[in-house]
Amino acid sequence: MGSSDIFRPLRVDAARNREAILEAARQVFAESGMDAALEEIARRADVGIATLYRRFPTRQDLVAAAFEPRLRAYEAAARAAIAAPDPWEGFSTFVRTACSMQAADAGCADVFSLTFPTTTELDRQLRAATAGLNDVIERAKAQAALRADFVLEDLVVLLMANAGVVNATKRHAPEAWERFAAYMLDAFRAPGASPLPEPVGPARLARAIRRSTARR
Amino acid sequence: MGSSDIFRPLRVDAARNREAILEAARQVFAESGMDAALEEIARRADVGIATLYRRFPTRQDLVAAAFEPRLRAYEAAARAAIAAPDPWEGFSTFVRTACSMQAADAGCADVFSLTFPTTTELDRQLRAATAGLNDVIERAKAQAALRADFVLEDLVVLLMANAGVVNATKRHAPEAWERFAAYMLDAFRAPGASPLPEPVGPARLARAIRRSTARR
DNA sequence: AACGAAGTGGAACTGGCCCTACGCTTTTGT
DNA sequence: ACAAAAGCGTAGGGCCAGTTCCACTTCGTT
Repeated sequence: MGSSDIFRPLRVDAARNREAILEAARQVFAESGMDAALEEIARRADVGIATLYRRFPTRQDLVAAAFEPRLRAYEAAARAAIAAPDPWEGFSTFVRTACSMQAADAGCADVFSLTFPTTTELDRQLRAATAGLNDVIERAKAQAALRADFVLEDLVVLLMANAGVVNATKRHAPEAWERFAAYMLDAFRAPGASPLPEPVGPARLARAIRRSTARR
Repeated sequence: MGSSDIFRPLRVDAARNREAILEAARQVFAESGMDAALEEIARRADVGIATLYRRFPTRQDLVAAAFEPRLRAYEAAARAAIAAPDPWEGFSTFVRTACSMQAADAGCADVFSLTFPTTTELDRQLRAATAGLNDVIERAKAQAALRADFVLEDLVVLLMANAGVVNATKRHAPEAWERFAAYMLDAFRAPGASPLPEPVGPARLARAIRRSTARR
C-alpha cells in the first residue's frame, strides 16, 4: 500500500497477531462503535496493547483496516443499485441495505453517517461510492419515481438520521429502523408533497463531515 | 418540592450558587449534551465541585433541575398543537418546534430522544406531554391529513432520528434538520404511499428507553 | 546452535473525570 | 459581637483510557 519503498513481509507470528487484532477490532467496533476502547480490542485479541500500537499507530489506521470489508460491501450495494434495471428499485434497495448495515454494526452507523473522523482515503472511497449513485438518482427522477428536488446529500442526511434511530433502539427494538426507512422512502418518492427547504450543499456538508468528532 | 417535611430555605449565598450552577449547567448541557463533565459545570459556575454535589447529589438531579424550562417549553408546544384549530397545522408545527429545540440544545436532543436516562419524574412528564398529542393525531387522521397508520411512537422515533441529524450537522450545517423534518412531514402526510413495517409497540419502546445510556 | 533482527507484553506516566473527606469561611440570629 | 449552623473549596483516592518505554522472547537465517 502506501507504506515504505521496500515491502518487508511481516514475520509469521506478527502477521497472525495482526489478523487477531483486526478480527477483535471488527467485533468490538461493531458492538460499541468506532470510539471503543483500544485496550478492550487488545485484550480480546490476546495481545499486549503495545502490539496493537506498533501495528496501527493511530486509531484511524486501525479503523480503516478493520472497516475495509464493510466498505467493500457498501460499494457493492452501490454498484448493485447502479446496475439495477429499475432505478427506484435499485435506489430503495440500496437505502434499506445501508440502513440495515448500520443497524447490524455500530461502526457502520458511525462511518456511514460520516460522524467519525476516518482516514482521508477511506472516506474518499466512501464518498466516491455514494457519488456513484447520482446516476440511479437521475434515472429514478427521469421516470418520476423519485421526487425531482431530491439531492445526493439527502442520502447522507438519511444515514445520519438512521444512525440516531439505531443508536437509540438497538437494544430493545432493533428493527425500528425498518419502519423509519420505509417512511423516508415514502418521503423521497415522487411527487414531492410540499416544497422542501434548501439542501445543505455538498461543499458545506463536506466541511461538516471532516470534523464532527462525534464529541462524546 | 419533594424534599423533607420542614422546608428550610437556603442561605442566600447558597441560593445564589445554586442558581449559578443551574445556569452553567444549562449552557454546558446545551453545548455538549447531558453527559457533559460535571467539573466543567462547576468550573463555569465558579464554584467548587463539592458545592455542586451537595446541591445535586446525582447527575440526574441536576439534569432534571436544569432541564425544567425546556420541559415546560415542550409541554407548551404540545398544548399549542392540541389547541390548534387545524390539526395538521398543529401537528406539523409541533414537529418543527421540537426538532428545532433539539437543534438548538444538545441536551434536548438527548432528552427528547429518550436517549439519556433521566429521573422517572421528568420522563413521566415528558411522556405525558407527548401522549397528549394523541388527540391531535386522531383529529388529523380523521380529516385525512395524517396517514392512518401513523402511531404516537413514530414521533419518538422521529426525535431519535433528528437527534442523529443534529448531532452530525450542528457544527457546519446547523439548519440541515429543517429539510429533514420537512421530508418526515411529507412522509407522515396522507395518503400513505406504501405499507409500513409494524411500529415498535409502546411497551417495547418504553423498555428501550429506560436504559439506552447513549453508551459511548 | 547461535546470533541479530523483529516482535512482544506489561509497567509506568498522563490526563480527565467522578466522588468524598475534612478543615476553613460565611451567614444568621441573638 | 459572637457562636452555632450552614456552606464552601481543595485536595486526594479511585478508575479508566491513551500512549510510550524497555527488558525480554521468538523467529529466521546461516
